[in-house]
Amino acid sequence: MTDLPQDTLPEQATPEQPGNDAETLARAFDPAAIEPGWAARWRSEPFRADASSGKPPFSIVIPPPNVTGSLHLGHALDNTLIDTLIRYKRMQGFEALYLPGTDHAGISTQVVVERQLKEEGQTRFDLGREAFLERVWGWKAQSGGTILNQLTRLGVSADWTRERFTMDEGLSKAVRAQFVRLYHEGLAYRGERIVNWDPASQTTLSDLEIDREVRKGKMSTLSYKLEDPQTPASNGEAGEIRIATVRPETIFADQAIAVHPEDERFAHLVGKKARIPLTDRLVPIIADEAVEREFGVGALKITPAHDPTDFEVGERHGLARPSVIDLHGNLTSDLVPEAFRGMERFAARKAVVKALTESGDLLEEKDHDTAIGLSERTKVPVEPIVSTQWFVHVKPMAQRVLEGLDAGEIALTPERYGKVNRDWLENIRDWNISRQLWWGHQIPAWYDEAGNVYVPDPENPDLDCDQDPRYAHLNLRRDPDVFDTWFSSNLWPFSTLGWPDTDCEDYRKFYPTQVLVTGYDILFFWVARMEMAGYAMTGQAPFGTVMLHGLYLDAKGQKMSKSKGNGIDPLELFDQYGVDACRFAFTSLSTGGQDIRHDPRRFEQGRNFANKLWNAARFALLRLSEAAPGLTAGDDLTRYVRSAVNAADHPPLRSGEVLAQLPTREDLTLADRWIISRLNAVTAEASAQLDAFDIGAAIRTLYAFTWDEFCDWYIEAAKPALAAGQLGTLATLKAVLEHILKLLHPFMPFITSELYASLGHRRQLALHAWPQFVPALHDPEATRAFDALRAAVSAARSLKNELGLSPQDRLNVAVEGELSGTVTENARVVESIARVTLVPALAGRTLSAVEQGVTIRAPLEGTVDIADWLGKQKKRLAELDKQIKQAQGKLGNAGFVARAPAEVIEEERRRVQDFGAQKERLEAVLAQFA
RNA sequence: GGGCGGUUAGCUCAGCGGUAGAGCAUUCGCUUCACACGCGAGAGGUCGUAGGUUCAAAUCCUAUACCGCCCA
Repeated sequence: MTDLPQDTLPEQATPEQPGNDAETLARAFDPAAIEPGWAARWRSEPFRADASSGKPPFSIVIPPPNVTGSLHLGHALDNTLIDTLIRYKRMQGFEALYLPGTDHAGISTQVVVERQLKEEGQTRFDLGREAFLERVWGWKAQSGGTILNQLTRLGVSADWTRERFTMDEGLSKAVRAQFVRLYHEGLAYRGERIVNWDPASQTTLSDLEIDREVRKGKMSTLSYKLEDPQTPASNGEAGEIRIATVRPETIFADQAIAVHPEDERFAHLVGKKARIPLTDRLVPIIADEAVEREFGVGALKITPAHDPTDFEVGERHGLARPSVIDLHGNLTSDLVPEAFRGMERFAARKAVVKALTESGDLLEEKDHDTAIGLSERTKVPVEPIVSTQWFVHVKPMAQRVLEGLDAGEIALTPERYGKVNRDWLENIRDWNISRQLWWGHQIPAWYDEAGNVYVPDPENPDLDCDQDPRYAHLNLRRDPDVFDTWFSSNLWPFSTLGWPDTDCEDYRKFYPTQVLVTGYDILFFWVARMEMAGYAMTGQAPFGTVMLHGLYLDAKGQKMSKSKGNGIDPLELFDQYGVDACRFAFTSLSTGGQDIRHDPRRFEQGRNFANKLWNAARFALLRLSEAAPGLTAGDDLTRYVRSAVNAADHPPLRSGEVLAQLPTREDLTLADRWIISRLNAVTAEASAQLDAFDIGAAIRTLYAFTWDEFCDWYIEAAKPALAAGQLGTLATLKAVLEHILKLLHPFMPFITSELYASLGHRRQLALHAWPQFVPALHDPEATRAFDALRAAVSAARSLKNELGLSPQDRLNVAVEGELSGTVTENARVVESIARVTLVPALAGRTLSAVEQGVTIRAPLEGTVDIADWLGKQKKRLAELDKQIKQAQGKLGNAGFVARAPAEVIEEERRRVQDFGAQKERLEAVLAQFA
């Protein structure tokens, strides 16, 4: 309570939004009535982070979504979690920066625009590079704002003045700086390698852009005739060697047949030659350890240009690597018999198999599951081809990250992903960064007529080589390719903050960022690459903590995808339940990086919760406006309660007439003291959970407190006190509600902001301070006493139910037990909530409900089924007996008494006592009926 | 083949060493002056299986079954 708002308010505060003062607060919460106003405000008056402030920084960059995409549930989840952390930290007094932006998403954006062109009967080549790029920029201008507008609806407290796009001038400079540096350090190089080629989008892809899929295929056994027909048999007849392959159409590019060096079957064949079926070409038989002896028939054909493993074998044995498949996936080359030339690869496979069957060289064809690589974007089988491309030698960069991880410079949560992160970095392979696309950052490399490479100097990275006076005499041509998109998004945490200018304010204040929040599915794609770039470019980890959340799955637990058509549109959920309800669902479903299965019931829960909160506030406002008209708006009441709970702190009050007397602790009811103590504990609990990034646990804590304790018990208990005009209770009600609004604000910003404004605060809630835990407010005595009241009320209600009475019927009850004094002292509360009348004693037989500390007795009347009731009580007695025996058993165990902690032993003793007392009382009750 | 996650009430999930929990569904009763998007009272689980560690295991360890994901 010492942390109540310190900002001064104007004499006549005005609510932020129209129509929601105490008199007109709607009966049911209508999200659509308040969300647009706040969303628009948070967009037009963004949460600008001040790079020059003295506050400690707390910065998060969002995973930049595809600029031309639209919001899906993964984004909504991710940004809700980010915004929750950011709002929390901002309230805690950090200089919080939520940096939004988008990614140019090279291949997928280009594919979209090319598809549009196709509908017009054109290709990008018809337009030419420049016109095509104009077209893409046009598309970006048209649809690029969509996803950020959708994020605005989510209510994120982003700093829109710092919105970035990976192809902004500054970020493009960063990409260029990165490349030039890596090139001059020898880490970026151009080389001929086997790469993944997507025949559909006509570009190379990195290993990560390939989805593996097991498909049913055939494994063929082929007979290759040996040069010398007299050669003794190996794995077939004399004069042949049999090989197994799943790609018979590539035999024309064969450069060797490989066997395992220790496989005796083939020992006499190594060094001999065999003829490729359907051709006259001979290839050598070689021995290589890479051959698996048990696979197929023990011998393999080696086709270096069309298989990554074969490529490596070829390198070891100095084999040539002719290609027989062109960039469109068609068979080509003089090596291919004319009959097959120009055929599409899969059609060619059928044709070749047919020809091999006819020639008798196909000995067997059997079913075989083959793992094939599909282009992530186009879903077309990737063709491994040999090509000259730009690569980054990432091993040393990965090594630097591993050292950082060892030193604990980056914490992953959940921790288990640390190992996954490591394993990937340890086994990393060179990264192909060039893409044969037009949309993206064009590679700043030039070639002269002799094929020599020119890259700008590190001192002058922005000077194009063809503008460099030193090279004026050369006819330089720029590399037409662009970089892989991840070669720019790997810089995101610092390119967005001004890097390579390391002296600028933003970079100095907000880099490195504190936390990165993203789904675990892009741990390799993005997180690991940012780690590498962070260390390589800035010398430090780009973020201190990586918080990974699970994937948002459909109701059946399957990944959502466009092709499956099982996607759920978050905007529809926003419309249906309200954004706060959705944010409630996202956060409460998020635990420990676990995948989230869509469940509409969780959104209903959120909607109901928002309505509950709305109505609790409505109740408070009604009482405030009745009891203290004109005071609703001010902070006087909150000051009042602050002084009420902290006698040392008595600030002068302004509204002297209403609050003529300063309150003291004595002015608070038991319920007031109890809820303040509980609120205090919950504040500490939720804060600790947020600090541990356990956002799901935090919202669940706050939900339970708000509904089960504040609404179900405190508000009910406060009613009689309010009716009696107790200002201490009125003040407590307002103060506790305000604190709840603060605690819930990071999770549900719309409704909390609205209600806070309705309570008379002019400055928006997001800018107020987060509540503090105050040890002095811990009040275990109040907790124990109020628990007795709750037990009494529950017992009385239970009895009324047993007696078949309707809630509004009054019932005379008597109270007994150790805590009966507490109950009678607070008779007004119990009588009001349970709708009973407490009487000193009851004559005759009674029905009784026994709870911890109290027994409630009621006269035996009405339509109660005694036998049924007695049965239940006996069951209860048996249960108590069991509990007592269990506890006694523990206490009788020497091991337990010797080794268990003192508190645990004490707890068991207390249980024996409590249950024993209950048992005695229950037995006394039952004795009436003996 | 290697790694990871899951298996808890009918459903969806929390809990992860000291008395089994939530939301929804379900039974009974309520237009109780904030809320039927609600209130009250109930019913419902040998925490996948088998071993082990411990005074104490849903929780830790080992094995195993099934479901799912990632990597090769």
